[in-house]
Amino acid sequence: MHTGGMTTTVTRATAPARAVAAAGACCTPSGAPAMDTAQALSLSRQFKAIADPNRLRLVSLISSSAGSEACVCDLTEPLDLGQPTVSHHLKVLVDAGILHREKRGIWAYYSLVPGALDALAAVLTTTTGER
Amino acid sequence: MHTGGMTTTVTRATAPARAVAAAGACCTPSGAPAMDTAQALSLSRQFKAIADPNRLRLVSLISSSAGSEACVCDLTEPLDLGQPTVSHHLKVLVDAGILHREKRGIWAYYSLVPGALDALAAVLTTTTGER
DNA sequence: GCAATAGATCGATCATCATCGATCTCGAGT
DNA sequence: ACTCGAGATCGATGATGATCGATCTATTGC
Repeated sequence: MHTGGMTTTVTRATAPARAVAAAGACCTPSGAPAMDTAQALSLSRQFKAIADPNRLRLVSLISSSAGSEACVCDLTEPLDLGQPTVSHHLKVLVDAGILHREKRGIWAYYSLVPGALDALAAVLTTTTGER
Repeated sequence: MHTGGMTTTVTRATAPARAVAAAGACCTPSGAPAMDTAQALSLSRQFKAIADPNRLRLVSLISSSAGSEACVCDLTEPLDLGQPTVSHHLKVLVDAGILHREKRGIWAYYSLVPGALDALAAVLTTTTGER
């Protein structure tokens, strides 16, 4: 709360330069519902998953691999990270629903979950375009 | 390096189930350049900016405001955060090039930078779609 | 000039995270 | 059964980040 709550006698309705209704604050009080807390938290989890340079490169490496899949041994060297670290990053991406893990024999193959990144991209474009 | 380096006598070329060339590792050695470190770091900075539930709500609140802009006093209450915290989050979004700050009189108005989120979204869809 | 207010900045604190070495598990070949 | 290698899991640690209270700055009105 800025002051002690809008005390009917709007003290700062004189300056705003823009047309402000008597009961309003400096601009718009609260129009559309926008985004609720739960939705924001869920989305932030997915964005956090890709908001890491090494994980971005992991996703890029996997998507540019033959068949859009790659095993851990191919991802450790180009990232210049230890095997446990790469394994950790991959787990984060799998937990976020961005990558899919499939173990074939000794090797673990990772691939992109088909619509995952597109869904995230849609959130951004929707936020921008829609009013 | 998985073993002691590919010692010409490929020790694990017997199992992979998939056709593996003699000189190759378990799957594909290194095909496309994918994404370099600098690019990944730059993108991760922008993704980090929106990878926070409160900042996601801030962007959503601003884009759903009249004229797609809002001042700090309108953003503090719906987020249930202190004024310094909201100011900090807004600064993070401005530094990431996602929001634009304009001070008019006493109030500071924040608005979306036109193509910022679309550019981020394009990265995701490009990564997914392209091979 | 002075008081009041919007908002930014400053430190401090607590939580989350990225990375690593060591260890554990599981499948394959001998 | 034994061995070996791929990769996951387990603490530990150092770094980054979110939040807040207190303070500072700048602008408006008196």
